[in-house]
Amino acid sequence: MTENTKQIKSLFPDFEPALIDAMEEHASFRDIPAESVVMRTGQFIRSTMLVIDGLIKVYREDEDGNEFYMYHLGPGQACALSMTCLTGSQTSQISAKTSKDTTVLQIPIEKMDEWMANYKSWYQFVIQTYRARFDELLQTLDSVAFRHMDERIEFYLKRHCEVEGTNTLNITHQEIAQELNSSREVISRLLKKLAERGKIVLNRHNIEVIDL
Amino acid sequence: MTENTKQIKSLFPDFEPALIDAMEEHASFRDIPAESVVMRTGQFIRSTMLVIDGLIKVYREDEDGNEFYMYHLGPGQACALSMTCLTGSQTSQISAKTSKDTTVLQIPIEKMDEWMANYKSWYQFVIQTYRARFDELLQTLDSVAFRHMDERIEFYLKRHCEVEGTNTLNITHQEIAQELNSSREVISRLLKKLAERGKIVLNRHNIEVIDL
DNA sequence: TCGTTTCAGTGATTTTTATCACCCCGTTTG
DNA sequence: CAAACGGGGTGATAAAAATCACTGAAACGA
Repeated sequence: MTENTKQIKSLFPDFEPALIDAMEEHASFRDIPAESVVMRTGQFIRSTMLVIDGLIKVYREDEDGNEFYMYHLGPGQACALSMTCLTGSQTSQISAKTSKDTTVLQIPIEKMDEWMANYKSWYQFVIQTYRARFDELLQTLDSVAFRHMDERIEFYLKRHCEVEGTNTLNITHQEIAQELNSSREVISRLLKKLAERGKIVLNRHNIEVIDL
Repeated sequence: MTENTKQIKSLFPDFEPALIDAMEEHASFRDIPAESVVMRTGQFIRSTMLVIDGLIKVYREDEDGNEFYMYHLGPGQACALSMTCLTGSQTSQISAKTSKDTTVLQIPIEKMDEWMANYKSWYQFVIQTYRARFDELLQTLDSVAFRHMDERIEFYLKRHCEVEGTNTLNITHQEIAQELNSSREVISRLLKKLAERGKIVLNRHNIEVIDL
């Protein structure tokens, strides 16, 4: 068993052996440095990507270049949108960027249909991925639709801690403002209030989450 | 050929004959009066529904009972979420209500997997449905994330005109406020501004859209 | 080491949105 | 017919968020 096979098996324990064989043959690993844009709105989708290691941030961009954070993809996860392009002629409606150095497994879009039909475990994975992304998007929608900025910041911090597996976030106020489509001053002031209430501790270049 | 078969064929021209036969056998038509709640957050999903005639409004509800409009399902469309419940044990994350008297074709959730595997046209329909709903949700997200209330109202009116196939919307300010999670006064004032700019005409109980 | 840049704090002001209070006007209902 | 009710208009005020202008402190490159 190759090193690659082992890695796939441990991240995707439900994949059947024949599927893993097919992956060995047709999919390719790719290392991507942190902060690389891996997908941009309007770009054609030619392959789907499973995250093996690292972290990918998925966000929406408007015409003026504003960004809006949607969700993260961690190891074992995949982008749902790249799986719904039957023909490969559709363009992406979202943008994505690596948050860390990341390794992905790239699968040519032509294999999608074939594998869906032939490998039950792949079919289940795709359906489950759809649902998971949709649910996450609904969470994001909720926070922006129903909540004020202070609560949205808390939600944002909570999510980031979960996804990065740490309570110390290395992130600037400016970045948060950008991802929530707000302004730095607003974020700074609200973070200060959170700090006053003992929920976080503010340091230069990082935020310690105490209790949210 | 039965009347039902004809109707399915005309709305879903890509469905293969064998699939339509299977539908005749296992799916059932159901008439639902206007303003009925057909799905509620937290409810178990036991069937998926294709809209044959009428209109269904899909929205998100928060803990306090606030609503937030997501999109409409018209004839030939289906809810994506109800298609991703592999086991039938998952609960709905959204709510849905008929906007008009509506006829749906109900498909037992157990048939989903079987048909996905056996009928290519069903598989394609599901994938395409998934993508369409995701895209619409992204549109909704955009407007709330990037736009002010005046633009959001315009977007809301535009969408409603498209989906209802008319330029005269029978809708109260209160309803718009609810669907955009705002308040009646705010909506009234902004609508007035739109009317002053000649984009709409306000009448009691309806809004005529002139140019958006 | 010095200038420059990046990050963050903060006051002042404006814009946007929400909330409150109360109005009028049709329609429905008893 | 009178009262009750729902839809809608509007002023005053408050709260939330955005914008502007400026500050200082750390970090960094030359």
